[in-house]
Amino acid sequence: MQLVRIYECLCDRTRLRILNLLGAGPLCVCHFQSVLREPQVKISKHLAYLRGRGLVVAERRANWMVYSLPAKPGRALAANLACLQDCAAEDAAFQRDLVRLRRLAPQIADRSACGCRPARTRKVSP
Amino acid sequence: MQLVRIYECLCDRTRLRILNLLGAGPLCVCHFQSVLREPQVKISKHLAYLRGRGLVVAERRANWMVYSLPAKPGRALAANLACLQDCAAEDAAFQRDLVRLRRLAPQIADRSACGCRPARTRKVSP
DNA sequence: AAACGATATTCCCCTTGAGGAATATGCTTT
DNA sequence: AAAGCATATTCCTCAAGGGGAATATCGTTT
Repeated sequence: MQLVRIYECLCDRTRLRILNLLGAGPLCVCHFQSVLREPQVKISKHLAYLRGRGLVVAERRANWMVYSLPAKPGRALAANLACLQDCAAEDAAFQRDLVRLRRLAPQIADRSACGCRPARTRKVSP
Repeated sequence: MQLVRIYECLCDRTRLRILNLLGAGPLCVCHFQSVLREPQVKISKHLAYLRGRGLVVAERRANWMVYSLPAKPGRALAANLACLQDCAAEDAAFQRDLVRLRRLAPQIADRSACGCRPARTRKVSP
């Protein structure tokens, strides 16, 4: 019954917002901080929680940690993430987050860096 | 964000099993007790929890309380119940419950009574 | 190597909720 | 009205987890 484990991840507002944003692609912690407007500890702890249960994977990029949804999620997880996307589509709060994300990080498309400090991240080794 | 409220209902194993059974139709408390093999307090409290959040509705039938899924659930709830059905279909534990339910209560189809004590419930006023 | 920036972890307090024993409630039968 | 059955509620204890301040970690810059 790992289903329960999944639902436990989904029963917190902040985590739902995080997952909603990740539906648009990988993001680093500073993105979450500015889009969600929540303190760093809070974001970081919720990401650790999600990571510990496999709802999210993390990868280091120099100083930054880039989080994303798992590449090949299990069926139960995939189904629930899809369901969440559905529900989020009709919820103003979730949509506001997405709008703010697009404004703050239009460069997300190029996956090469987190984009928080473009001038510096260019130095990351290829 | 009533979505969180829904997920809070889904992050307990017993409640998931209850909702799974209700997917097959209305049931009374004694059904849950014998199918899930859990003590009465536990069942009753989880039903109260679900009821308090609108995941379930209840109706008195003489001595018995008959629980069922809401007739017209909101979109978010409907989506998640459907998702749960999907996930439960591949889970042995959920399926075992359904098998046990069919064995213990083949009379569920006639909605007239809970069926636990057919001889007595016949006296319920029309 | 020292300073710095981004993120993680620890410690503390507080609320929620799960489990169970005992008890209460509501209907029904006699 | 008294007894009986199905179900709900109360009281208690305990563990999980959220929020925040302070601090630690890890990679980078100078």
